[in-house]
Amino acid sequence: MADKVKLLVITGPTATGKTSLSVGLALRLGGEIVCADSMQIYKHLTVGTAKATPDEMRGVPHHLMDFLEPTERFSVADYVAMASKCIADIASRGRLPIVVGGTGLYIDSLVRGMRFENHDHDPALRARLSRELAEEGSAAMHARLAAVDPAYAATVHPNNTVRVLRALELYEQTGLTMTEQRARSLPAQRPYDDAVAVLNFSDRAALYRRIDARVDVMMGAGLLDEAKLVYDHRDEYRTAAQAIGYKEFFPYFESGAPLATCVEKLKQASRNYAKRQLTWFAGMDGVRFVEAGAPDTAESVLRLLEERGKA
RNA sequence: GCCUCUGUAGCUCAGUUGGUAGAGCAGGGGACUGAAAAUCCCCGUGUCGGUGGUUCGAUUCCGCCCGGAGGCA
Repeated sequence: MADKVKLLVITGPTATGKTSLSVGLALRLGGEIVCADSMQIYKHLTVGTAKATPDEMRGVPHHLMDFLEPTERFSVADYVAMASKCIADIASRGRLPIVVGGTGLYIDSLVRGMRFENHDHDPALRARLSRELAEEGSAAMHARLAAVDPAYAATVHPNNTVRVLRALELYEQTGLTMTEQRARSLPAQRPYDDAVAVLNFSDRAALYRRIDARVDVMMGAGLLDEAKLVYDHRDEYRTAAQAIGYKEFFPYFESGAPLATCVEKLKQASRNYAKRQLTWFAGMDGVRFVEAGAPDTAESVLRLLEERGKA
């Protein structure tokens, strides 16, 4: 325990004030920020991803943000590898690493020290599996998975073709079943001396109001231009093209759908997303929910940091 | 004023040749191990506008009333 790196994690659904809180705490604690957001890693996606502006950063170094071209592929495995290195580096300089972002998979994997098999992405294999899915149907693919890994297949619904295909892909590529990969992926102990704060508005309606209001602010900040950029590159910007804040405007560019309708859809999608995020964080071990936007939000997080490990 | 259409779940609507009703969306809950802002699963009782009547029984048929949309040589 004593030699573990001390780590503060600030997460929570979208629009709960993670950015300003984290910068404030970084200044107080001598910290640096490590982004844990699957979209903020990309360049050119700025307004729509609510990336911290240079002003908002107030001189605090932000890592793993705005460093990848949207044409590049990125995965959780990449994230854990890069973030681990980044955290070690920050700590080695005597500063406090503060992981900030809303991507549950990234944070959960990082904090639990998840280990991934060493293999490269194989586009041909994935394409072949997709083709087979189109030809044989989801039930057949699920049956194939059940044949090699009945335990995992039992936990994945046949309609969830993304998971079914990934499990088949893993098996064909490495010979490992998902069940085996999962069994060997977790170390006995958490790698960090961590404190995880989940910011949230306990009043769900208040959260949704904040989200709606922030979409309006983004529109004023040039979201539409950014969406146009993503739309124009939608085939190369694989991940960005499915990000909330861009895809909702595609009907506008494509067929002149009313802008107001797209904005409503965007707000809707953001609210739905926030709920999914909450489900993820609620299911994580060793996290504490902290009321967002309260006078004592920062103090609560600091207290949590002091008490870390005992939650 | 007259005529036609219409009033069913928070919203948009379906439906019951009379046996008290169901989809999508919203909302709620959940899953998540290399696409994760993605992907997927579960959850539907509501004075069927009101009121009289016909009927064993009406949300369904009839009358009247109220609300909405359209039409009027």
